[in-house]
Amino acid sequence: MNASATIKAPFDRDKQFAAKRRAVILSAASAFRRRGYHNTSMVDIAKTLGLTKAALYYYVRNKEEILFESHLMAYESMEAILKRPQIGEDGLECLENVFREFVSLLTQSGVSLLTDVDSLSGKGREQILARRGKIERRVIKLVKAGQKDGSIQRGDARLQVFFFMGALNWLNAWYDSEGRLKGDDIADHFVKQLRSGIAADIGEIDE
Amino acid sequence: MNASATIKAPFDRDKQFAAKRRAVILSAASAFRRRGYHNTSMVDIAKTLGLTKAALYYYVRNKEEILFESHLMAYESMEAILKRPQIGEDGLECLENVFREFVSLLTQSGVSLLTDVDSLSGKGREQILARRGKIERRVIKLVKAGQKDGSIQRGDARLQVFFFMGALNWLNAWYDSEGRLKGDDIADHFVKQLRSGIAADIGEIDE
DNA sequence: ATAAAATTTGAACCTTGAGTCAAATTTATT
DNA sequence: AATAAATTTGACTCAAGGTTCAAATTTTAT
Repeated sequence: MNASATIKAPFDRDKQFAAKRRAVILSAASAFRRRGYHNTSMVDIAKTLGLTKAALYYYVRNKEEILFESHLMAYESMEAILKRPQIGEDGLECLENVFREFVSLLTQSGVSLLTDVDSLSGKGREQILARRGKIERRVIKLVKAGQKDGSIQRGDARLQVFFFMGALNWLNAWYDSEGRLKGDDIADHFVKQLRSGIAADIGEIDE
Repeated sequence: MNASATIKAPFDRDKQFAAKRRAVILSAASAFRRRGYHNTSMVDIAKTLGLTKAALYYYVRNKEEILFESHLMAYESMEAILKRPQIGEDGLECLENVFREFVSLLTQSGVSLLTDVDSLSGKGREQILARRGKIERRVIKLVKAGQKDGSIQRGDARLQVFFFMGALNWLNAWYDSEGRLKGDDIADHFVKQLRSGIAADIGEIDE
């Protein structure tokens, strides 16, 4: 083995490990999304990966950590979307773009948005709640910006956000990537319904 | 004791029993809604009622039956709402009325709309899924009627319904009857956002 | 080919919480 | 007051599933 391989080797190892760990979490998250955290056993998770239950503990401290990382993965993706420079004309358009990417994230990327925060405990729960709150606040901020620039109806921004974020969360429950509905079609539709639901009254001839 | 009392007595007993059973289920359902089915133990349920775990089994066959009845209770209420003769001008208005009552149901009546169908098994699960499907189809029918009479935008009615039913389901997760938001205000807002989200483009000057 | 490190496993352990039951207690009836 | 019926309980059993760990297996490096 040459020098560069000697140096790369441990790096690759870590990468392999990280990739496998990530696979465990993604696979588990998907099961959690479909069947729920408590209806998915460690054996279930292991089996779908062609492993045995005990092997999971090589990648993960315990089951709760998987749930924690599942949550985190989704929220980090959402934060990444929110952080991207928004290129919309006005607040409404920015919001639309973000929302479209949220929908795509859930329908295309394999990332699962979970709701079971109560199965987390202690510090982990706090952290996840904090993340969720942060995202919520960012989206609310977007809406408020839209209200200010006149593209979004005035009113309780929090309620407006809860309404369409509900649609997003519910999407997780019924969306089936094998189903007849294509992710992009859902995104198109949802964005349109989001838009007309909160767009300012005047000048919205979109169809 | 007179004759009428002799006759009434067992009836009252049954009523008492039914009332207590109902209290068990409502209380448990509320806990399920907030913390989740699996994060709520029979001891938890018993304690909030000032009972002991064993006493619950006098009213209920097992924990799953409580979950089943919780689901059923919500869906029966919703069906009742859907069955009421709709008095709206057009499809959109009918839908608005129904949706308003759905929101009120969840925020005012103590009825909880649960999502954890996967913790049910066998025949019970089928039954609940069937009920949910029935309700879904009825709401879709309402939307299609609205599309036909021109009050609602044409498009995939199922997607339209999923969107705002998502808002309804999500409501359950965050709504807190002790919070600052009053149920009626939420209903008003949600109905408005539902409406503008799907109303036909022309002639909708509502504000 | 051999040694070392990484990965996986079988077999156990352990905790939690659902469910049971005979006995105790409370409530209603005569 | 005595009896019967309804209701509640404490103490127990039991199963499910998460977790541990020493040993086996596989992979990588020399």
